[in-house]
Amino acid sequence: MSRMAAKDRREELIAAAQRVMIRDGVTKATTRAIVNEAKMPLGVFHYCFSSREELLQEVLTRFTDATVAAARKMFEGEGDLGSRITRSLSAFWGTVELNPGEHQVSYELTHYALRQAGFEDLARRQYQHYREVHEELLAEAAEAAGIEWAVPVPVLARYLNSVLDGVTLSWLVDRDSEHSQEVLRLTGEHLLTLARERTRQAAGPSPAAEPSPAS
Amino acid sequence: MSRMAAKDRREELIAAAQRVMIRDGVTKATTRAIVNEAKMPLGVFHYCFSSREELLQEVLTRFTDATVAAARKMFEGEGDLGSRITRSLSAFWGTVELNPGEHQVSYELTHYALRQAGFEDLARRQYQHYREVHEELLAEAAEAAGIEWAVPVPVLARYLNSVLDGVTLSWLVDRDSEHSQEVLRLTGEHLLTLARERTRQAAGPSPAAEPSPAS
DNA sequence: TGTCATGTTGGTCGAGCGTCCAAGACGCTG
DNA sequence: CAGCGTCTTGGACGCTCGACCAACATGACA
Repeated sequence: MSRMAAKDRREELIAAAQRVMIRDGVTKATTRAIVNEAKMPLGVFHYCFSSREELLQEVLTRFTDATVAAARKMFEGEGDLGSRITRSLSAFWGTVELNPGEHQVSYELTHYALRQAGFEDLARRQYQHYREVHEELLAEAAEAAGIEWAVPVPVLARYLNSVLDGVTLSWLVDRDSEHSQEVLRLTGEHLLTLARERTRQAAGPSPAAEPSPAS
Repeated sequence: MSRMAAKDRREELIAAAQRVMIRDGVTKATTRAIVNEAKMPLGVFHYCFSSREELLQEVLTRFTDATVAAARKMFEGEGDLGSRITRSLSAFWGTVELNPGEHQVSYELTHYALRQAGFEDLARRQYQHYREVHEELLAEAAEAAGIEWAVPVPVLARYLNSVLDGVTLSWLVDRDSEHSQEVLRLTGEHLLTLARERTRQAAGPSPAAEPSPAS
């Protein structure tokens, strides 16, 4: 095989591993399946990676980074709060229906990480990143619309993240697009009801702790 | 080892498999690990099960049945709509914090089933059962409170199921009980806002005894 | 008591796995 | 040209896995 820098081969192996995982699942992504996908001899693997776990670690962080970047892009654009929310949820759902395998692999990697000693932090960071992005986007949307949220942003971010996760998982199982999108619409409307006029105060450190927000 | 009917041994092996899965994960539940947990010689396994997959299939349906039964029990009891919802969500959350391993295994089994040829239907049935229970409970609660839901019950059931799934998954990763319960509280309040007076039409035997149940 | 279905046991087989390595091939530099 | 770091390769090791089987033990029933 033509000579290639180890660093480049790493990238190709990572990409090949992602393809195998999406097609056949994380557990089927063996060293042999990966090098076979990349059309390389087996020996290459441990010349580029010290272990299979190192490769998986790399794949997991790539997935997280890509998801985070995609999420940020989804929220770009103008409009009032309602249309922003609707557009973002639609954009998210578009990626799910277009790339179901990637989302499925994301779940599999999470559960893999939860069981693998030394990988728990990776799973934690993954979800922390997701929630941070949601927090940013919620804060940014509130800022642009001149409102504030009736619920602490960290809670709202976790809520949003949970709904998206849950709806995606359900859809991966039964592929009921219509009902899934209805749920997202319902969630979007719910978020809108949680926007209220901004109270007079600087955007400084908010004391939080609201006793009884709704009704 | 003392003589025992094959049927009884099956049950013990299933129970042992569940214990191994909860402790070490689905992938670690090998035939050897299972018989070891059950303190039986290896040969027993294929005398009681034709294959490892047959055992897993059995475990998955047991998990689903147990979860469905537990969910039904959570919704028993009296009270107005608000307290019923709050109590049910609290009860659900109790099971999550008390038996995190079982919920984790449930996810792992779902993803396993999604990848295993011939198991897709099992995963589909699993989620369909969950949603059916949620539908029943929502309908029953509406009936008892004399209200109707502003959103079609199948959509609401999927929404509820998704939130519970998502919150549980997030919690399994970062164990943030406080925020998770806040999300459930928020969801409960959301559900309450979706209850409205029943419109005059054949909704069954009792025609709206209580006009305005929740606050 | 002898028969036979039923249950028990330890060992074994072939496949697949992650990992490792010796031997060679390449291509830049002096 | 020789030297040397970098890359390539096929094969091999040790292990675990699901599955299988021949031989034996048990106990109900005739």
